[in-house]
Amino acid sequence: MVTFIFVTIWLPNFMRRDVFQAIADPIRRDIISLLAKEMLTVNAIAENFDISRPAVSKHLKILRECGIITINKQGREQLCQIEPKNLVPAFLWIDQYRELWEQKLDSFEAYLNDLQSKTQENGKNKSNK
Amino acid sequence: MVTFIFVTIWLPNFMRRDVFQAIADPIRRDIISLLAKEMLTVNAIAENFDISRPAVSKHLKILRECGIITINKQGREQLCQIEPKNLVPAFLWIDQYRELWEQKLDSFEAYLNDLQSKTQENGKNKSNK
DNA sequence: TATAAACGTAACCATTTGGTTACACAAATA
DNA sequence: TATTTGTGTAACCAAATGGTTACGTTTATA
Repeated sequence: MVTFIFVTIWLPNFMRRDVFQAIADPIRRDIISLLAKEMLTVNAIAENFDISRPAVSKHLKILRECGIITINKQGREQLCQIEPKNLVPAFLWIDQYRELWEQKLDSFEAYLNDLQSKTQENGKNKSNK
Repeated sequence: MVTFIFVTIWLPNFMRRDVFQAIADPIRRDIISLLAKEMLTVNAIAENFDISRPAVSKHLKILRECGIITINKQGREQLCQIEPKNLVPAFLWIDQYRELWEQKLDSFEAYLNDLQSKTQENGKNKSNK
C-alpha cells in the first residue's frame, strides 16, 4: 500500500522578503544611506525620521531579515552596520537591462545626430538656393 | 491684513509610486523580463502567469504609471513595450553603493589571500621543523 | 449584423504594510 | 539599590496591496 501525505507548509512573511522589498520603502532607503556613511545605534537612526522609534525598529528588522544590515550589541545599545554586498542581487537584476537602455540611449543619440545632420543639410540647401 | 490659507493636498496613491515599488513585486519583475525580449499584448503576457488577466492588467497599470512600460493600441490589442531607461534611477541608487560593496569584497579577497599565505607559511614552518 | 475577442475597470475581499501606544527587560547610572 | 536609558515586541489600527468575479466597451470576425 502506498500512502500519500500532503503537507501544507506555512511560510512566514519574512521568508518571502527579499532585497527588492527592502529597498521599496523610502525610509528604508534612507536608513541604508545613513548607514553607508557610518555605523549607528537604533536611537541615532531614529533621530533622523519623524516616525516613532518602534517604527524604525520594524524597518531595521526587515533590513536585518534581508541581510542588508547586521546588528551588534554594545552594552545596551544596538550598533547597526550596513552589509552592502547583499544589495548586489538587486544590482545584478537591474544591471541585466543596462544593455537595453544603453542601446536605446545610443539610438536616441543616433537619432539626434541624424536630425542634426539633416537640419544642416536643409540649411545647405537653403543657402544654395 | 494678511490672510493665510492652508490647503491640504490629497496625493493619490499612484503619485507616490516609483520604480522601486514597481520592481518590488516578483510578477512585475517577470513582466519586465518578458518585455525585455519582445513587445507583447496584454493577453500574451497574462498567458505566462497563473493569476487572472485583470490581475495582470493591474500590474501593467502600475508599470505604466511608473513609466517602465508604454502601451500602444493596435486594433483591439494593447501592445506593451518596455521603456528601459526608466529603470535607470533605481540602477543609479543601488550603484552609489557599489564602491562600498566592492571595497568590502576586495578586503574579503585580501583577507582570503592573507589567510592563504599564512597557511602556506605554516606549511613551510612545518616542513622546516 | 450577431458574436467573439481583447481588453479596462468596478466592486469586493483577505492579507500585508506601516504606523501607533503601552509595556517589558537588560544595562548603565545616580 | 532605585532610576534612567536603549531597545524589542505585543496589540491594535488604517490604508495599501494583490487577488478575484462581473461587467462594459471597442474592434474583429462569422
